[in-house]
Amino acid sequence: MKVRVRFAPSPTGYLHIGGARTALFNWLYARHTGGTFVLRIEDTDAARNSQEAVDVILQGLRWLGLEWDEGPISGDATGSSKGDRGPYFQSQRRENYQRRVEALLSRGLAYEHEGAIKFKMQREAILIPDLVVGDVKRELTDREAVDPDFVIVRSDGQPVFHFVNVIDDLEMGITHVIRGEDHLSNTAKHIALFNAFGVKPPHYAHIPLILNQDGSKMSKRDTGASLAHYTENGYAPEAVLNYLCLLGWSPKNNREKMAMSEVVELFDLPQILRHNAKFDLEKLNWLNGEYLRDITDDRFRELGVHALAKAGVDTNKYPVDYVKSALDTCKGKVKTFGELPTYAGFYFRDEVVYDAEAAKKDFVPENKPRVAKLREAFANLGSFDADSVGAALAATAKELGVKNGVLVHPARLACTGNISGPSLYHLISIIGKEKTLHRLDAALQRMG
RNA sequence: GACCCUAUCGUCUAGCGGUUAGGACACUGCCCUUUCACGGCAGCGGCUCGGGUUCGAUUCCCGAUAGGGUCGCCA
Repeated sequence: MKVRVRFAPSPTGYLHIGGARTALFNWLYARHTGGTFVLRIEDTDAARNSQEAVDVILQGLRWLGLEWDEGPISGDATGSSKGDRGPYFQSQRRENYQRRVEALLSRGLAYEHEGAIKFKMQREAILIPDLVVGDVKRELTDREAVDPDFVIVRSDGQPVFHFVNVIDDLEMGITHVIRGEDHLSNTAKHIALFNAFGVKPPHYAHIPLILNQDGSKMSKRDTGASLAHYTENGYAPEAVLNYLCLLGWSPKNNREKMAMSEVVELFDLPQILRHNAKFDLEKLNWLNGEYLRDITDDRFRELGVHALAKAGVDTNKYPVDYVKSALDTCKGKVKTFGELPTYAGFYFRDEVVYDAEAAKKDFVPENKPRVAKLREAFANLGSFDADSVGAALAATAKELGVKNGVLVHPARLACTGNISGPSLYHLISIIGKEKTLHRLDAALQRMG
């Protein structure tokens, strides 16, 4: 039987990072088994539904590269879709639910109660076979012991999640339900529903949750909980995806950075971890840096310009070649594009903003004659390429009887305002002689 | 309150009865170097506790504790 999995988010206006990982695991399993990855939108809660909210999910998945084989093409619930088991929006599947409710009603498996319709739940414990957790025997809670039946259709006629979710999985032929562990306890209800329809329940695989660094649940207000945080702060999708793979799953051979094709090959349900994982932004940043080092120069420039623009740094005022060269000196240096405005801002500003502490240390009278000498050397330079600049600095240092670093530090501070940054020789060569001399002069003035 | 899941360095993890408990991020030191980053080397740091089972438990069982989840006319 061909594997059919699904990611069934509800359009809440953002894509939770945990949801993104659930989608990823489903996608991986589909690709690993040659199965089908279905995207279904659970928009039963009309109150907080909008096409924009659906688009957020669609865009997020596309950004990650998690293409679905069946599902909506746009956020329009009435729009077209791909796949022959649609509609893929629950809001368009009302008749199905209605028919199923009636079937239950007519067979006495459900009954009306205060305007709502309740499902007659069995009173015994239910065994939940789970591919990740193992067999789980779900006993009734004290409340359920009093009344195990649950509402499947509200008094306003709206069917509830537990019901529509099962009906859709059933009708869409879903073979494996891979979802967050927060659904584990309720799976008993789902299994009972499948049984009521005389259908064998799908295989279940409940994956652990992603928690905050302090162990609390990641909620919308936590920074980093939304995928948008990564799309907007210049992360590379492949890095985010790679990091997500490593939360709750392991290739078991000490690999960290791996291509998706490799993960697809290795990924399987039984080896998914059973305990929750805390989200470690530092490690994601590291991985992102690894990917940023490998992406093409063009892509780096593209993302870099975007990140700078977002920070209010308009690169359009500068020649294309200048921007290109400037960004090239940053590649392999920054871990995330969020660092770029600070790292490379000096390229795109007239005034240099000095790091106060460094200025105190480097802009001292003792350095004045040295920097003055360096300025002179630069001024006399015919060719202003990086090699010439470096040679001039080295020659000056030698003449002065000091190590290169003695000149490098104040020069860097003068030209960039920072104590670290791109290769000094290259950056000086890029901003050009005029600006360099100007900045050295400004620094000289501050040395007393 | 009841039910369910979980428990290896700070974090992500390898381990599946006998290991000097391995790797990665972070952190510290050194080397390389025009700064930083990268890279290289070294270091710091862990099996929640208590009972069993066993010749022997991080590993198996039970309990406790802790964390997470669920018990809705939310999804």
